Amino acid sequence: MDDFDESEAFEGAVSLSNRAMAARPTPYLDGLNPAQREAVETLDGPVLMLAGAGTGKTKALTARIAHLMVQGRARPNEILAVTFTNKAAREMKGRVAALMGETVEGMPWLGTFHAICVKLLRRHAELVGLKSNFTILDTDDQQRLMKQLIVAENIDEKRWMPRQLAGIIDGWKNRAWTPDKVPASEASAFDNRGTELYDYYQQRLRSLNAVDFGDLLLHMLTIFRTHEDVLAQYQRWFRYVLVDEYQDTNVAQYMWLRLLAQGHRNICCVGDDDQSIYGWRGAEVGNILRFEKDFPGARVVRLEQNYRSTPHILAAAGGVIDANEGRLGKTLWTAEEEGHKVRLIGHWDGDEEARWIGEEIEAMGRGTRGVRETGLDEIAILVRASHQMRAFEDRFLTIGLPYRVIGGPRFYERMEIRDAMAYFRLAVSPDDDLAFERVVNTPKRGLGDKARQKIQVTARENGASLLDGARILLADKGLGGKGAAELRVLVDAVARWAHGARDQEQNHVDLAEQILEESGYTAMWQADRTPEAPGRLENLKELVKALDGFENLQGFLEHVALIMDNETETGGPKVSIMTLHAAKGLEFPAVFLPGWEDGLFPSQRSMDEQGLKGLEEERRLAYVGITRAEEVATISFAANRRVYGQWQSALPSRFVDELPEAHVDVLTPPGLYGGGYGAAGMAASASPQIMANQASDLHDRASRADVYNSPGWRRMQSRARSRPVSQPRETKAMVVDAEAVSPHDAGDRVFHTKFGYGTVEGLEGDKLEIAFDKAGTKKVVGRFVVAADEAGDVPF
DNA sequence: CCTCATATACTTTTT
DNA sequence: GTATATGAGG
Repeated sequence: MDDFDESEAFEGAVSLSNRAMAARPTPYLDGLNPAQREAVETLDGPVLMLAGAGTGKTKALTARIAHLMVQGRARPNEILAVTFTNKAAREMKGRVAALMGETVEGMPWLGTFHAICVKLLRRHAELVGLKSNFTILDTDDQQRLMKQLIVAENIDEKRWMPRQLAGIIDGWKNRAWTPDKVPASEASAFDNRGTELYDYYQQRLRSLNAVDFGDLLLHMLTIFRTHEDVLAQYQRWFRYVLVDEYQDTNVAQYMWLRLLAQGHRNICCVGDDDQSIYGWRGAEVGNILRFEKDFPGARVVRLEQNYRSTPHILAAAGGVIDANEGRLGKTLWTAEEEGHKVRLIGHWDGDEEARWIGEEIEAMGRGTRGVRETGLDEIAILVRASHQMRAFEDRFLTIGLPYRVIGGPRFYERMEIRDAMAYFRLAVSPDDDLAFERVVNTPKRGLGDKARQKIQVTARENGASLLDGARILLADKGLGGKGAAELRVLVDAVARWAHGARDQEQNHVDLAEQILEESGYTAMWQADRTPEAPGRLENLKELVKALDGFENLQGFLEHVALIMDNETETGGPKVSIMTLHAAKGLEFPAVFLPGWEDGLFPSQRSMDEQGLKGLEEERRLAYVGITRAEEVATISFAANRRVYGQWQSALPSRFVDELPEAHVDVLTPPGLYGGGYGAAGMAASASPQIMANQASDLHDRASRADVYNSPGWRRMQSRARSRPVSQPRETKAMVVDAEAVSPHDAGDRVFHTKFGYGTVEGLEGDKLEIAFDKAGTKKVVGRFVVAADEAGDVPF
């Protein structure tokens, strides 16, 4: 517990004047531009660093930290530096260490809001009725708790209620509302019982000695507000406060910061209002817009020189974001002069879009795109919603293009990992009722609802934990049959494990293995014949391996509660596929931005629910997307897309119209989109060779395709608007049919995108009966199939 | 108590 | 189109 070492430092704080203040070299200032330098050297008073995308904000932030230390303004442990993600915190730590050399010990107060709050709350837990060893619930635990509450309160209704309630309560916590502070205007929430349930939920958490993520901040806020002495202590201790990604702070975080910085006002917030994309989870752009009012006399420094992207990319991004109102205003510029324009292309449908991008990536890899040879690691596809990834995964799998999906379910969120962790939790703290509940019947022990209810009742009657409740129930012979015997085994096993966990001699990795073995959990997955079972066993092995790096199980659990990331990078270079949200903070030489269609992006839901506010956030998302690109950005849209299994046609995104014409290359030949479907069909069915030749001659095509923003373009849009939904699909089929794809006969070896390789068994009109090697015998429309030996390069 | 069929509903995501 | 939850039936 390094935080308790720190507490000594609190008492023994050395006065700064005693320390040598001799001038020390400041090499970290050398590489800074004037704006960065100003942001670094303005140490006193509030500073707002408005750092546009790619303007070297982390550089400035880390240099500032180094400067504070070198100038003797603060020791490493007197600087509070908050980030949102562990990744950002890690990077900053690494960079500060690099700047300062190895002589400086780590910065204990550089971390995420949550990690820092955990440290603080462990010290002061009793002030909010918790014990300092409280557990931190994640979303899953949280929702199961909600569900219990809802059942207990007899609110049935729809089944997403737990999630909804969790969402509402989270929202309140983000706004720093404790149950008694929830305003009357919110009373209607959850059938007028929202506040009441919130209160129950908090009581329940307290009785479990647990907190959720929102509580970490909220409890600290409560402590600061009710215990002036505690607040004063930290106000004195944290001489300088730095905040990264300030535009993402919610109200609770903002208040927390303001309380801590109130005294000396040495607070430096870094952010970019144009990159605020987390409004939906409570972030308040208002925090950054209001900064100068909140901290009068604040110095505002704008970092506008961009070191990442070409001028065209910056101009295109700028053109889009310009349409937003209420910005603080920044104009990115670069010293670079060369570069590609942002490329824009329309496609027939989502599949064609994926196919085109796949080919484009392959061509880039060969350097045949008028672009330098681009490796797969340098390419990213950024989508608005994760379901869009699927089309790319499907396509890349069939053409054998290596890719990696970033984001998605994280390692520690997987079911098997969470189950295993629950067992570990039980070993470390046998009273952890949530953990007990999770694993009591996993693997199946014949302990169903009834048995679990009995355990619950017994536990409650005796004021004991569930585990003890189970013990009592067994002793009273209140349970019979198979379940009783199994429960006996489990209860005894937990006792054994708990003993092992307390035993200093016992190796915790061995213990973990023993737990998984004796609980029957490993056996459960070994017996499982579903395709994901081997992967899950693999993950369990990974988990046990990860334990190696920790002192004991307790330490590991503590770590995992807050650090939910998953950095298992293996294999060669891969194209990255991720959401726009996940891409924030990253950069790639080549970026593809597919799916720029109204309704998808900007998302219809966002606009419906949030109105103009929602649209502006979507626009910022577009801005974030474009500014991820260093050299080439390619925006695309499709006229037709399958949404929830239903074909839908869509218009190009309004953001497409906002791209400044002068910085855009329109790759779509005249008439491809909306004008004549034939062109699309032809392109789709043309041989790969022809496609590649056509496309590789970008300039030629672009100059011919000067339709962007022309009357024709607009006309195409309005025509697209009136087009019946079903029409395009038929047209495509007709065109492709007319192309007369090579016919297959019985006995032919063929390839199908979805079913793989197979042999034709018979013909039936335009359908083929095919015995697939893997997928069994199926009837398939002939044009969805190609001869097996062509399968490598036919675009399907 | 478990398995299967049916219904229903779907952004974005860190801690 | 898919995941998930609920209900009926084994």
